Amino acid sequence: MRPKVLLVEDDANLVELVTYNLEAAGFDVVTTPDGEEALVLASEDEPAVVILDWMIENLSGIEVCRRLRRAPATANLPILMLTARAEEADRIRGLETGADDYLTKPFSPRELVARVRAVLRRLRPALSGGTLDYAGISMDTAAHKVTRGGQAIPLGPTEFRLLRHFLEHPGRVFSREQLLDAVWGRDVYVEQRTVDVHIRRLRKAINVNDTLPDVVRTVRSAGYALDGDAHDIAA
Amino acid sequence: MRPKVLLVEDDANLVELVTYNLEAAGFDVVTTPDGEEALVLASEDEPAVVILDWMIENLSGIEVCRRLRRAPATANLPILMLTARAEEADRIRGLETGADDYLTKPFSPRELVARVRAVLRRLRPALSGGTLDYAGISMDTAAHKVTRGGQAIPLGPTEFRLLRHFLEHPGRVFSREQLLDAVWGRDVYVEQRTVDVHIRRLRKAINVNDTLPDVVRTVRSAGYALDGDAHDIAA
DNA sequence: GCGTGATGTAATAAAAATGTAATAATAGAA
DNA sequence: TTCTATTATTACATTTTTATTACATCACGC
Repeated sequence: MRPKVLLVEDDANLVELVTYNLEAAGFDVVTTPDGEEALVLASEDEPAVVILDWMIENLSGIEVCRRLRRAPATANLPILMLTARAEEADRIRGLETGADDYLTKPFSPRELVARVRAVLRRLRPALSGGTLDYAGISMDTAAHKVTRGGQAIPLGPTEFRLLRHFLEHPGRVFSREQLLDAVWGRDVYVEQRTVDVHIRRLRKAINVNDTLPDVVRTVRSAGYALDGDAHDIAA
Repeated sequence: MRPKVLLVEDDANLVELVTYNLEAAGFDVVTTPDGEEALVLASEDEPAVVILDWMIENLSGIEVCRRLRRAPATANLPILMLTARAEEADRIRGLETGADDYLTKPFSPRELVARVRAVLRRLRPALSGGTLDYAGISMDTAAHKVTRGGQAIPLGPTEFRLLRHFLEHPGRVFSREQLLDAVWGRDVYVEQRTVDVHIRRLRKAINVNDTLPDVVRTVRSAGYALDGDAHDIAA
């Protein structure tokens, strides 16, 4: 799911330029030149971040900023102000009103993208790192949560570590010995067959009691691998 | 409790100017001109934010930034870069390395203060006296009051700090050790199991004697997290 | 000093996870 | 096909981890 950016800007050229760059950087972009409409879009469209021009129609950017902050639904929405006004007093006023960052025109699109990313990295760690994704499986390592196709998957500690290791090296095959080293630890003595049992437990959980296609591939006499198309591929 | 700022800067005049302004704005300031020492101070002194000059002794600011991000203890510390290099490529490099904001010299002290406040407001709302909201729970950090679904929740001091820490990082899992560091303090020696007891007290209070859904998620062999859907999603 | 509430520890109960072994199933080779 | 090596699956005893309670101590306001 690409993070969504709400761009509030009335200069059509700028909208095009910024939209192009943001989309190239992996964002979905929604735009409006109108302050009132921006408030509606902000609460209904649930963007991950708002880029707000100071001079826009109907309501000034700073007023939009203030109202976004005041409404509970959008009080925590990251806001990046955009403006031609370079005076220090304005910058400070913008920041103190509740903007998270402040860019003055002319600005480079690449810097804008970098700043949007910096803001998001702070606020929505899930959107830029901290999660491992592969074959419809998503693992949030900070929250210790796993989903497959959006559905929450409960995992025991060992299964969690096992899956994390696979997700860190998707597609690669690991022998039981390698898995014991990586997941259990180098100096732990357990039977190699124990790996089979935990693979079974992981499969059961992540395939939701075998109702979904298996994503763990057994490689006979070699080991196991995580594989999006586990059983379409003949080895 | 005044939030602490770590200022890493080797220009003595600038140090004086910035320190004066930050202290006037209600911050405690710790300074060093040395990159290596900055790393030590960052992990031991627990500043709320780091202001980092690009050109400093021993290690470049950007290298310090990178190392801070890499170390788990400081990975989430807000960083504001400070530099004479105004080139776009540098700004982007700074932001992509993990800086949260970027100011070019010459800058106005007032803008610096405003940016520090903006960063803190986002990352540590509790430090700038706001309210924290998550999953129906609302904490007024200034008034030391907590409500859940509008109902007042009485909390002891430790439970309050514990909940505040969770609210500052909703959803994230913390080990008992991390909680002891963050909530009790780094130099306090108490048993890890003591955390369990306070979690129990927090649960009892915030779930109103177990009449409301639990919002504290136990993550076996990992720790605890605050979680709006605590028991639909285990991991 | 006295009462009140908060705090940390220890003991015990409860729950969950783990490793092993036994047995069934399967793939691949001869 | 038949045999054999390898993996799958299940059940279960044990261990590990967490929950809960009780209690002694401490700090603070009155």
